[in-house]
Amino acid sequence: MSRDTGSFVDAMHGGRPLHAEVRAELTRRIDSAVYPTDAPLPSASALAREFGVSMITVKRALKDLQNEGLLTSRAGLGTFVKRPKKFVRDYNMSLNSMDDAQRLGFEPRIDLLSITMEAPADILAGVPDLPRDPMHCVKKAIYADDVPIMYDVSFVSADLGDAFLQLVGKHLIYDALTKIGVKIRKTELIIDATPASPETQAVCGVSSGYPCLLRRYRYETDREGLLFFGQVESPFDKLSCTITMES
Amino acid sequence: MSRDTGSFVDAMHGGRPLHAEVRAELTRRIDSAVYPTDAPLPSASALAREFGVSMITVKRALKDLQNEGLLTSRAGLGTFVKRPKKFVRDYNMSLNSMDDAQRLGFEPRIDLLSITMEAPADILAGVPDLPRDPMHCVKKAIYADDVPIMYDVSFVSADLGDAFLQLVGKHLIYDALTKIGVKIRKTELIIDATPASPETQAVCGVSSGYPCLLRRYRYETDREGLLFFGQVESPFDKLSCTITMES
DNA sequence: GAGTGGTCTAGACCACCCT
DNA sequence: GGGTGGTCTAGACCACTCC
Repeated sequence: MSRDTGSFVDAMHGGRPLHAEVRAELTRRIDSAVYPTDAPLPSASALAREFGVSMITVKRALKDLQNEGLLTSRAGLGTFVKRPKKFVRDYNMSLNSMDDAQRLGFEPRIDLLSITMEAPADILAGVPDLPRDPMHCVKKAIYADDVPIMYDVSFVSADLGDAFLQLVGKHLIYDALTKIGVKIRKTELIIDATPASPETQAVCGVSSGYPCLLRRYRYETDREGLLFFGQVESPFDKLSCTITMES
Repeated sequence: MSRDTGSFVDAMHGGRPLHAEVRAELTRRIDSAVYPTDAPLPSASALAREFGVSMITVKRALKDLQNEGLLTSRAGLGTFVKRPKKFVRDYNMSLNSMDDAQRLGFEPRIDLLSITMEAPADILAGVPDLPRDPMHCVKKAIYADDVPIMYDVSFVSADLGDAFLQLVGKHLIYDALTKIGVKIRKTELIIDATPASPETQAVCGVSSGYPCLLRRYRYETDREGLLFFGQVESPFDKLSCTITMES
């Protein structure tokens, strides 16, 4: 035991909450690799004994560290130090001829979740001026090295047939368009943070409130009447994006 | 009481956790304005009585809803429905001659927190290839309509004197540069989500784990050797940013 | 079967806010 | 003083995983 029980109790009385003290000590141990990456932490009850606090306080600290992206827990298995592995979405290259694998720095695997007719206004909450009539809606999960990193919902304005929708469902949009010889003329992005939606929670295995990067997009193409819009959500520790502007 | 006690207990036994049921019902009431904006919710003990669950379960649901940005609580006062008010940072205009008030759609008020010498590598965690030698570091809080919306840390490469650092501390960087006749030649951005840092928690009054938008920036100027870099953090419900690309 | 994390409860103390 | 949310505790049951 690296700190005696008394220090934690004393700390509570004069300052930060107990669970914050426990969290700080656990953070220190993770940063200094006392608990190495992918290794299981001692159990909650063992930590409670060690720190001289109740198990609930330890669990509160562990839960906060999960939301900070340092830990992940599985019932019946244990609590583990997360391996930090982050991908970058580079928008500077999004309009040139490189394929997505190169652009993203990894080979994505895409799971088509559904192709349905939905009213955008019902799905993309909080976005003003959306169509209230049903459109083709493609939902997919994107993986990198078998780790889920994006949950994507996209709407297609024109009916190019089921084969094209399947293509959209199995590729990133830029690739799908390239395959049918369509170019993107204009890209509008709104970038935002958000707590994980229920769908992202399910796809990416994160809990309610987990910080995620949200990108709402709108692609205009060089084919009359064909445009895409939608949104894609990524856990904060899985993806970031870069943009460069020169003047 | 809009649902009888039994329905919650039954729901627990056959599916979602109890606190998720409570959260869903509270969300419904907030969305349908049963609990209007800025109005206090019934107390945790009253809700516990109403739903027939323990107070801890209600508190767990309330805490989750705080992290989702729907509620805010103050000890001794109550729990309130948050007024949604969000600002947009438009990067498309960042290089033209409009002043920041117009660009942002609001008149910012800026609190200078500190001007110090710091090693960037010590402050901007997780960024590779940062100088390990101390540089001028300006920390500030930015408010819109008296609501804190950004916590900014910036480093200045050259020593232009204390008056200039004060200028940086009291204005957004673009404005500070304009005032001394310097133009930005190149802007590099990394946009990311993150749980609130301790500093952002303090400045913006959000709790640990609150989803925030993180923008790391690097500005090159037309004055030799003068560049800025740093990062700015905003609670997810206070700011988003937009970018448009044409090709 | 033993250990794990996830959940739930009852009961308690504190600091804070209002009147 | 009385109410509020924030915190902490002891104790319990469950589903899950591993042996």
